[in-house]
Amino acid sequence: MRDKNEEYLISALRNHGLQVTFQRLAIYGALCSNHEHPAADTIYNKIKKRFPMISLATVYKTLQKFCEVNLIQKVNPMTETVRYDAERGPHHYMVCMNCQSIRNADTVVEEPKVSDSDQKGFHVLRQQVFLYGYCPSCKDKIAQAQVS
Amino acid sequence: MRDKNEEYLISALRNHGLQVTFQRLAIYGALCSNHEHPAADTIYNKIKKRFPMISLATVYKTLQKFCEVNLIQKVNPMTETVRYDAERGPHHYMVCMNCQSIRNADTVVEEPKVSDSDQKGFHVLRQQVFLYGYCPSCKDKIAQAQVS
DNA sequence: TTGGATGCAAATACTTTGCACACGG
DNA sequence: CCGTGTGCAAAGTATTTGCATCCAA
Repeated sequence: MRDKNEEYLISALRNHGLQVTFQRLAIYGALCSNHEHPAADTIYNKIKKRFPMISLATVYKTLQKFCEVNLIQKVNPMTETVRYDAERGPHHYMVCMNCQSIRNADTVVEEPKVSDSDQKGFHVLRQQVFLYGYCPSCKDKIAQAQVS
Repeated sequence: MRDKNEEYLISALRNHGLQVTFQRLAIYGALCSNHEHPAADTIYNKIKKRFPMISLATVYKTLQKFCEVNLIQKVNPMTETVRYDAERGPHHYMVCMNCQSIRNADTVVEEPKVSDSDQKGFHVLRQQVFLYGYCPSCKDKIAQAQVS
C-alpha cells in the first residue's frame, strides 16, 4: 500500500518535471494514510512527529503544487470565504469556477438518492448538490479567449 | 418586495426576542436584494455607502446571529478550513455536522440530473453532492445526551 | 432603566509570500 | 552546477472577541 502510493507519487512528480523530496513523500504519504480528509495543519502535525524540521509553509506550498498537477484535490471550498443566502430552505448551487459567482439551481430534476447500505451508519439529514462550471458571461469570455 | 422582507425580518427578530435595529434591517435588506450570495465584506461595503458608520464586526455578528435563528444560511463551507483528499476522481462527501469529519460517499445511487433548461446558460462541468448529518460515533453520543 | 447591540481596536486563525540557503537531477 | 524546493519570519486576509458606549423595548 505504502510503496504503491510512493511509486505513484514519484512517477507523477517526474511527469510534471517536479523534484522528489522527502517532504513531498511524507506529505503525500500522510494524506494517503488519512481518510479523514485532513487540513494542512493536521498533515503538518502528523509529519512533524517524524520530521521535526519540516515547515508548515512547505506543507501549504506542497499541497498547492499537488493540486495544480491534479495529484490531490481540495475538498470543500470552491470559493474560499463564507457566503450567505437569505433563502432558508435547502437548495442547490451553481458555482462559477472563474468568477466565483454562486447562483441557485432550484430545479435539479432528480435528487441524488443514497441507499441505506451506502451510508455506513452515517445519519444523513440534508443533502446538497453543487454544480461547478462556468456562468453564462464567463463561458463567453473563455470561449473568446480560446479563439484569439 | 422590500417591505415584505422587512416585515418578515421584524417578526422573526421579535419571535426570537431580538432587537430591531437599523443595522439589522440594512444587512438583511442587502442580503435579500443581492442574489449573488455575497460575503460579509461585500454586504458591509454595500451598506457603508448609505450608513458610513456601520462596523464590519457588526456585520459579522449580525450574520452569525441570523444564522443561529435560521433566518439565513451560510452557503458553502460546513467545515471552515480547506481540507485535502488524495483521491482524484470526483466523488461525493458525507460531512459530520458535529465533529467535522468528512468521509467519502462513494456509492450515491442516483446521480442528480440537471435538465438543460435548468442550467440557465450555466455550463456545468462537474457536480458534487454533500451529505450533511452525523457520523456513527457522533450519532451515538447525541442519542445518549438526549436520553440523560 | 437595562440588557442586548454596536463600534472600535486588538487578537486569532489560516494561508501566502519573500528571501537566503539547501539539495535533487 | 543550476534551478527548484525548503525553512523561517513577516505579511496578508478573513473572522472573532473584549470592552466601553449606545439605544430599543
